[in-house]
Amino acid sequence: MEDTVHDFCPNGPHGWSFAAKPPKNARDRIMSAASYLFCNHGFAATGVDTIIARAETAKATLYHHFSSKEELIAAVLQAEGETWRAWFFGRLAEVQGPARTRLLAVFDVLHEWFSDPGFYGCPFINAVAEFDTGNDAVRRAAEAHKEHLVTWLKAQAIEMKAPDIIDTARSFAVLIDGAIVAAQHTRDPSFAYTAQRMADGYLRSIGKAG
Amino acid sequence: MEDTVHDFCPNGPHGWSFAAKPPKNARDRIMSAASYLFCNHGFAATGVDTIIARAETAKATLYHHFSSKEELIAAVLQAEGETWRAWFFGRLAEVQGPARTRLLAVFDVLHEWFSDPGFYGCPFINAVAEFDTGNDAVRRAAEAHKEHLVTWLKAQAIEMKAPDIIDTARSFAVLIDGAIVAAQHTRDPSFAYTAQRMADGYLRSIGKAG
DNA sequence: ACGGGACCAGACAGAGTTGTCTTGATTTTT
DNA sequence: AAAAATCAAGACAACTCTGTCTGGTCCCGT
Repeated sequence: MEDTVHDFCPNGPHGWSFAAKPPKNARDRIMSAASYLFCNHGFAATGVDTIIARAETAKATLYHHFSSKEELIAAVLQAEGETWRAWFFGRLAEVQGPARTRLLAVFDVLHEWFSDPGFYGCPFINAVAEFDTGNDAVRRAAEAHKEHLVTWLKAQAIEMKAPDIIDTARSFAVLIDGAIVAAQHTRDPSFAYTAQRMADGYLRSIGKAG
Repeated sequence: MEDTVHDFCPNGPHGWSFAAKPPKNARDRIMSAASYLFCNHGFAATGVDTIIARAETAKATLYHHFSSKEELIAAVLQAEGETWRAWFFGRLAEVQGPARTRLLAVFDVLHEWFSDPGFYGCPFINAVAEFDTGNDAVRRAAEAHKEHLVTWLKAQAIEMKAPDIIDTARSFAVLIDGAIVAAQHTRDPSFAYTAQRMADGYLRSIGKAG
């Protein structure tokens, strides 16, 4: 329950990286505090009072920028998703080599993510787990996020002329989700490599051995 | 948000199956109602008033059986885990053949689970996602549950003389978690078979081809 | 210098939260 | 049949929650 700040992420920007240095304007401070608290303590469990205390601002300011807590949640999820994807796909864009190499590098990047001391799992997986039935906005946000990922996976599959594009994307999606959850629960980043070995085996099995 | 009762599960007992027929004693009614509400609407989002309304009992009765909401959550998770494992391992025990066949049958059983209209994901994954930091009791319950699963996986790996027992168990754990999350998010049970194909590929790759 | 926007501090209302307690009714056990 | 456990209904206290509102401060562009 320690509220020690590890708002700095050496590996890449996801969530708490908002506040590598405390942002000056109130809106960003609120976003940063809300991201941290929502992701670490849950959405329902985090009250606006806690958020404004951490953001060192006033309640009026929060409701000046966001019409409701629900809207703040939506904004946080959106920002979190954008930041994460920019970091994730940015890392992958640096990878030299064919699509196959890039697909396997996914799990190196995941390992980097899992190794961050502030790693709390995927915000979208956690949000859907918390709201599930009901809150459609959250579910749609999660779907949109996953859609980005699947699109990228399909593009790689197409580039490497995989025999079944959709099956390849779905298989990788399962491996990625599984690695995230396993790493979150056990706090053991090496599940990224467990998934990577299976991904390698899958790619070999579809006849694209390196 | 429909509170229509599908408290009956044709496939197997997990969670709401508590109340295939409304239990007579109040304690079981409370457990059944709490299981359903916690799993479908979240733990924090479900108040005790909602629980007693669904259980058709009184608040005093709830607090007579459980000293606090937290204790009720723990009891629900424990019962949910026991019921699910009894069903899951029971199904697997029916499978004829060697360990390899049983390991692959895992995903047939998962598919059965995912196909239930009331499927809401794994209660432990959802609970850890909601509480994460903080609540150690929940985290320990999830660890214990996963430990049961891993133990079973290791036993199969040993029986089939897999070269690396731990890697086999970890790989299957990733596939199972990934399939659960993917199926929960997309409401598409067939992710069980996506995972199954990867499991089959993994088993082939370690030289235990059928 | 002055007007306006962004901001802080905190009181406040109304609803909802957990948990206690009282008062009986019903069922089970002895 | 008597005693004991279980249960229902609901009032109640103490607290927290979201969201509104007032009052005042700072800063920035013109």
